[in-house]
Amino acid sequence: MFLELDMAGDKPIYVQLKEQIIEGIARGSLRPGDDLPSVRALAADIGINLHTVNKVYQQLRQEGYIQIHRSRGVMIHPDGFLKADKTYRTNLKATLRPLIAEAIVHDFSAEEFARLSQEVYEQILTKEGGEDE
Amino acid sequence: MFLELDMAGDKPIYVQLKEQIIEGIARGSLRPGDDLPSVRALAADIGINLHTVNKVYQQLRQEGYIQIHRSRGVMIHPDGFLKADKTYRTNLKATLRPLIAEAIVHDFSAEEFARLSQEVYEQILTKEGGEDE
Amino acid sequence: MFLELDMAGDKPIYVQLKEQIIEGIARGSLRPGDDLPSVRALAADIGINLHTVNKVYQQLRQEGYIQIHRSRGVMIHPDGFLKADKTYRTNLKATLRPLIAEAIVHDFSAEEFARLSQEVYEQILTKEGGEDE
Amino acid sequence: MFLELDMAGDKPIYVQLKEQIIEGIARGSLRPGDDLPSVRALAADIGINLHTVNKVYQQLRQEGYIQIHRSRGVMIHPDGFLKADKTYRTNLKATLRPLIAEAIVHDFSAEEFARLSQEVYEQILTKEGGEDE
DNA sequence: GTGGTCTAGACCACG
DNA sequence: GTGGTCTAGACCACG
Repeated sequence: MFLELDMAGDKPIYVQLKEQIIEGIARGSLRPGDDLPSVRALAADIGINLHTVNKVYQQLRQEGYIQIHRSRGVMIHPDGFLKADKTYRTNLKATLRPLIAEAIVHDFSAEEFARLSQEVYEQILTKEGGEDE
Repeated sequence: MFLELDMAGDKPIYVQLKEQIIEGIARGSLRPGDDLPSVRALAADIGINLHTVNKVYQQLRQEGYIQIHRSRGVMIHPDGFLKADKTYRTNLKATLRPLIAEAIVHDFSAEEFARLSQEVYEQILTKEGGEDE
Repeated sequence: MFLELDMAGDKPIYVQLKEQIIEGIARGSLRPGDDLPSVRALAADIGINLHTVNKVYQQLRQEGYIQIHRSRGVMIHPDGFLKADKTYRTNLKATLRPLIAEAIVHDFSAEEFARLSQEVYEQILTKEGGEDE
Repeated sequence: MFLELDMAGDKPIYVQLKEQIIEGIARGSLRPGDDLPSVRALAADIGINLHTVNKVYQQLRQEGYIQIHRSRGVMIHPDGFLKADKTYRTNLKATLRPLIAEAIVHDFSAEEFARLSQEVYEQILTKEGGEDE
């Protein structure tokens, strides 16, 4: 897989793992219907705790990203895009709010914020590495 | 003050407090040079511990939002806007990355993301209430 | 460990502890990748409060001396030497300035100052005891 | 006078004042036998508390930098250089020790440390401004 | 009166 | 078991 976990950073491992799977879906590396490794296999592969992988899979299932079948294993949800309903939009706005307040104090206009977001969109879709760019 | 903390939620109190002070600066309720309450006064006012407030003040100082005078109290940094340097932009992009990956999977275009950000900008600047709106 | 704290002196405990850990790294007693005791273990070991140790660890982490893994404990930063960038040099010069002004008034030449510094270098690297020696 | 105090910084005002007077002596702006303003006059001049100035003068007197005569006021000690005795050297070494330990971890050799000290010597003696240079 | 430091003790998230 | 967060309460340095 394409996973790279930073065991030292202050972001919890399960959060990193979850984010990277979602980013994999976003950029098309993982496509609707694709198989994911079993909990056990993935945990062994990247050398982390079973509980950690399990927690991630449960959350991804609950949020509609993946399906878990008892016998046939784990796969990316075959329906493709999730729905961007009111709940999603409300949560996103609440999450953005402190970031945008910070941006304002840094004299960052809405246009600049949009431009920077656009850059991130392109980084993800063109599979560019994150962090230090 | 204009503070409203959710003691039950899973967002730490000190993070909420910090975010609300930054938003206060962003929307102009707190202006460069304004006094902030002393650590003890604010703690008593909102019914939390002195150390929690102190932690917030120390972080805000370190990030350039406020100045702390040893025996004359605390004030919003008189220089106004902080600089949006490369470090700031890099961090912001890293923070946005998982949000935007999620957005993509929700079939949210860069334009829609920009429009929603714009709404948040306006909410903050026109002093509209946050979270559940 | 090699720690000896003066609880009575006017130098704060957390400063003493921080300095001694840095000196331990400097003279090679603590090497890149070495484990440090957990916050609680060290606090119990030297008979001080957990928060005091935690403050030291947080500062050391922020300055790049150590890494803190959420549930695997603390270790000396594996990358070895820190970079002596412009910020570091500027801070060091600002710190030295009052010491050197004093030295001048004591008729201490730059050469004598260098010689005395050299002695301290050797004391640290050859593990000689500090303070009153 | 040539004093510039940073009321916001975390260095206590009395320490800043004391350091600047000593630096004034070091670079020859204040010469043996020169008069200093009275406690009252200096406090009024720079807008700080009487106690603060008084504390500084008492410490400077005790360390041999100035003389205080009840009726004839305050003056730089007429004898010129202070003696760099064993006590002075021991204290200086103890003060330098944590700075040099830090320097070692930053891969700073004794020679580089001496060179940087030399720069500070020259800055003081040629009356260059401090802090940001 | 202000922030700085320190203690003692508690519950929680992570893995 | 580890660090993260929070509380309650104390004494001190500074001005």
